[in-house]
Amino acid sequence: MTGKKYHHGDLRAALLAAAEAELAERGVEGFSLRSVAKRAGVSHAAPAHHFTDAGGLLTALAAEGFRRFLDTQGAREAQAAPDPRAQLLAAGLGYVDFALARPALFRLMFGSDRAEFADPELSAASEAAYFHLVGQVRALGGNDTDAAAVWSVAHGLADLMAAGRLKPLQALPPEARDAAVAGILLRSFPPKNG
Amino acid sequence: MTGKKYHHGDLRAALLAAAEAELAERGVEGFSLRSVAKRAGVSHAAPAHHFTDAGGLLTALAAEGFRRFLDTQGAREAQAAPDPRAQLLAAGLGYVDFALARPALFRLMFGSDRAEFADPELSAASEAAYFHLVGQVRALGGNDTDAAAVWSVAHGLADLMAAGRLKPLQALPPEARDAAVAGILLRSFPPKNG
DNA sequence: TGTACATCAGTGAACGCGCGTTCACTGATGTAC
DNA sequence: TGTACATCAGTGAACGCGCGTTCACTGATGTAC
Repeated sequence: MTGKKYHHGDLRAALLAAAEAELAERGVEGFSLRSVAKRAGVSHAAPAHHFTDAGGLLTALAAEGFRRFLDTQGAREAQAAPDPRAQLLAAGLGYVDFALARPALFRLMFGSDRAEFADPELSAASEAAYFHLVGQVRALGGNDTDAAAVWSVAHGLADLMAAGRLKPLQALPPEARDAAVAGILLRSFPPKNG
Repeated sequence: MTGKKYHHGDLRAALLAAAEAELAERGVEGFSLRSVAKRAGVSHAAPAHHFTDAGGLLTALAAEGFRRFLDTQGAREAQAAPDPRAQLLAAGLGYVDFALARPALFRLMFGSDRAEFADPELSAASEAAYFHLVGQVRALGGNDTDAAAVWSVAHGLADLMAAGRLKPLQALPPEARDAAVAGILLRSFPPKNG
């Protein structure tokens, strides 16, 4: 921070960060462009130079969310054994990590109509996440139903935990929680071949 | 309908119905008390006699939602074999039925902060749904982890399908869809005893 | 190196809108006698 | 059965608020010469 300058430097990125913070504090429902601008320390008319409206900002934020979503899975994958089974399991744990770390963003990505999924950037980011999962399931010899099964458990766990509805699971210490989540995920994996 | 009367008769129920329709049309995010009143054909100040505010109306609607949620599961259970395994499977199918039939209400119940879960009526209705599931899992010899596993798949399937993200599954004709959903649900069931 | 000018990011006042809330009211219903 | 009155559901005008949007502006940056 170099103090107050008339030109911000990277207002677009600052607005995205402010939008995420607003989302976390007030939820998708209370989100407004004016309060995002205020949080970013900028006049309420400034965002118009970077986003056409609140929907555009939320769409960009959701797209960034999907990219970070993949990053979070990647972080788990990097620590796991290289075989396809361990990699898919790691991705599932990363799926849950992300939802717990950024529940409001997760909800924007999966449970809101305010982001415009027809937007090319967002649909590309969202599809990349989907294809990553499908690719991993295929590597395990699974088909589309297997992919739907794995996605559903991971998503259900993530969504319920992000909403605080699986308290007993969340109350566990991190390693025990990971173990329980892993056990639940594994049930839906495609049957072992060989 | 007996035409326009000054006193409505059952405005409370009419407001709940209007609120559900508004929810379906405009989403949780665009929901307002004034438009609910308008839809119910009543002045915008009338709801105050029945609900303290929009949150109160949404809370009552969510509670009613949880009761209908159990009814939907019950409808499936009534058509299934009486053994615990078939009953739990039926409940899972009903879970998905409900989310597909009333996606906006489902989202209010599971993905929104606008309903007040501290409300005794809502928390009772929500816990009844939870205990129903846990009871079924116990009847199958399952423990808390088994319940979390079953709940997660059912919820993940329901949430993703309600959001239109499992299009291939939804594109199937009803019986094939049920079979696919059942196959996915069964993976997370507690292991057969005996 | 210095000046002139085009470009563009950000400002702040103004607007109209839908919202929730309040309030004095009015019409209908039920009950006491 | 009939009248008086209390109760309460619903009305509609008024209010203040935060919102998104518009617009003439101003300050900073970069580029041409």
